Amino acid sequence: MEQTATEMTPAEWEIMRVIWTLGDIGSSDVIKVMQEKRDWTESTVKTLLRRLVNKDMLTTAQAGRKFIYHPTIDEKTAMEQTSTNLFDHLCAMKKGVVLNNLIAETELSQDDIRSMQALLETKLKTAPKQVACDCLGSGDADCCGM
Amino acid sequence: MEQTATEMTPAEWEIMRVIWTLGDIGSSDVIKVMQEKRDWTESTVKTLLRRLVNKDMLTTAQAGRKFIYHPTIDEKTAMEQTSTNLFDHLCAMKKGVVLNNLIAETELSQDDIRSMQALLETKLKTAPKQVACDCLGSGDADCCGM
DNA sequence: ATTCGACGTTGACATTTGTAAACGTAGCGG
DNA sequence: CCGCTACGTTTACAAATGTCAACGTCGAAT
Repeated sequence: MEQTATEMTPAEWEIMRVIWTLGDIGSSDVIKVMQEKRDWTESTVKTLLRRLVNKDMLTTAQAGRKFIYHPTIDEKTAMEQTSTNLFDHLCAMKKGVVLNNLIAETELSQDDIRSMQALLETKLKTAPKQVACDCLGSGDADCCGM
Repeated sequence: MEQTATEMTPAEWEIMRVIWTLGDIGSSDVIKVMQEKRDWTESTVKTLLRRLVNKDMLTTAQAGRKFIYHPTIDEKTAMEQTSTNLFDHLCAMKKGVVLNNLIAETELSQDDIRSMQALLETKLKTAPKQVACDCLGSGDADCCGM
């Protein structure tokens, strides 16, 4: 039973980010951070932690009388699952443009860029002239008014 | 008052995709398509259309006794808003890796790829060695266990 | 041992979302 | 002219989400 990050709500994501960043951590610390960051009450954070445990996104380890929360999925994987999931619901024909847009507005390191360049070099060799639209089940190629 | 695609729910997105693809269209056609595609009832589709109109994502034009629905935002813009919104909530340091992943699994046309290559070429000139993590407000650079 | 506080547990409640039935009405076909 | 039908409008309702307050309890400090 793989847990998928796609079932996390936005509020839950914020909690996860804190835990991913700070590493295994007790509820009180999460609460502290969240109160500064979003000024949620203690209760709110506790509820979200509980729901994340129910969704198997976090496991708890008893440490004396408290819990230490531990992510069951790492941040990169979660991010990839979520972004992939989003793209899966976009018009295939327009994904390229959207990706271009993302690349343009995202700050990237030199290494990131070089990876992409290498990857694109390879992909270009087998790339189609055009990607067909898949908006409707029917493979109606030029349905979209691009 | 700009409408933002980010407030559309998944179900509403599906309706929008149909309308974007088929162009201005009456409810009966949307219903027909959705019944094949997702086997929603007539009522369900009508509810979603109404909600989209309330959210100003669609406008209606009276055509005799029916309505013709017209998107107030185009698909590409909506897709860009949504993907950008997602990325805005990811760890800055890891966005590059996630983007690489997306590029790898997305089918791209030759033109898409060439655009990216040109863009990356330019970005590389001013790219930083490394992108700092922004998970917590504090600019704690190497918080993430990458 | 008594009390106070830090923790986890329960219960709550307003909204939003997914899904849909029922209702009202203006034309169309007969 | 009349009922049927295609459309839009209302109402419904369970589940998911965002937000909290109140409660019970184990330990630590006094």
